[in-house]
Amino acid sequence: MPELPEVETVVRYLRPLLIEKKLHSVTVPTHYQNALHGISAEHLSRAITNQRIADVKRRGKFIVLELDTAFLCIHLRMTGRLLLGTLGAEQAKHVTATFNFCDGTSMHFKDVRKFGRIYHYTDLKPLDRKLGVEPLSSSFTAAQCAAFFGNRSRMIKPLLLDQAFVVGIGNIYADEILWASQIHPARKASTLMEQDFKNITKHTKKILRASIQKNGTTFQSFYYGEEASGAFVDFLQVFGKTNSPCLRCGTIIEKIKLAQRGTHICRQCQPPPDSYC
DNA sequence: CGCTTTGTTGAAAT
DNA sequence: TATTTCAACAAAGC
Repeated sequence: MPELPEVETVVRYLRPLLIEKKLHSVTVPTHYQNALHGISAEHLSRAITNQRIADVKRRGKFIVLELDTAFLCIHLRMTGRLLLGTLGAEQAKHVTATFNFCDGTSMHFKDVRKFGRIYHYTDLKPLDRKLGVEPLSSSFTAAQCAAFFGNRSRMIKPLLLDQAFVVGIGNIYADEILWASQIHPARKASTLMEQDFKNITKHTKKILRASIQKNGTTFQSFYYGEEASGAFVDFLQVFGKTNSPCLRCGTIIEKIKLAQRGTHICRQCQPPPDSYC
C-alpha cells in the first residue's frame, strides 16, 4: 500500500530513467477508461504527444511527471505499479494504461485492484487545493499541528490520514506514528497537549525518513521497478504485529477497528481516551 | 461469501 | 454554515 515513503521510492527510481524522455502516446484498453480522471484516452494521448519529461516529483502520494507544458499525475492507490520495458503475457495482466515514448520504449501502469488514477493538469493548483503540508518540509511543525488539531473534535488517527492537513500518511504510518508518540488513535485531537504535537511531528519525520532510506514498506504488494521490494517492513513496531508483544513494554498488541480502518495499538503505551476524562 | 484495502464523494448528522 | 461522520464505491484476492 503505497504511502509517502513508497511513492518517494518509486519517484527516485523513475526519475533518472524518465527524465528527458519524450512521450509519444498513451494507450488505454477500452474497459479501463476510468483509470483516467476526467479525460478521454484520445484527448490525453494528443495532449502529451511530443511532450518531454522535464522532471519526476512527488506531491503527497501523487507521482508528478512534469512535462514541457503540463503535468501528468499518477496516484497508485492500493496496488498501482509503474513498469518499464516490454512485459510478458503474465506481467501484462491488469495493465490499465501504457505510455509510449518516442524512443520506442514504454512504461506500463499495472493495477490489480484498478483503484489507481491518472490525472492531466495544466498546473498543480488542483492538487495543492486539496492537499495539505508536506510532513518532511520545514512548515510541518508542532505549532502548525496545534493550530490545526487544537480545536478539532475528530479522533487523531482519521485526522492524520486526512490529506487536507498533512499529506502522505496512510494506515501503516499512522499506526506507527501514534505508537511512537504513545497516543491512542481514538484520542480527540483537541485533548492533545503541546508535547503530543511535538512527538507527532518528530516521529512522523523520523519514521518517514527511515522508511525512505529502506525503500519503503513492502507489506503485501509494494514493489518498485521489476521486483524490488522495500525493507522497512522489518522495522515496523506495531502495524501487522497483532498478538505480538509490544516492543516497548511487552503488552500484547491488539488490532481494533477505528473509523472503518484496521488499527494496531498497545493498550499500555497508548492509554485509551476515557483515562483522560 | 464476507472481509480487507485507499481515497473520494455526497448525504446525513451534529 | 461549517464541521464531522457515515456509507457507498471503485475491484479483486484470500
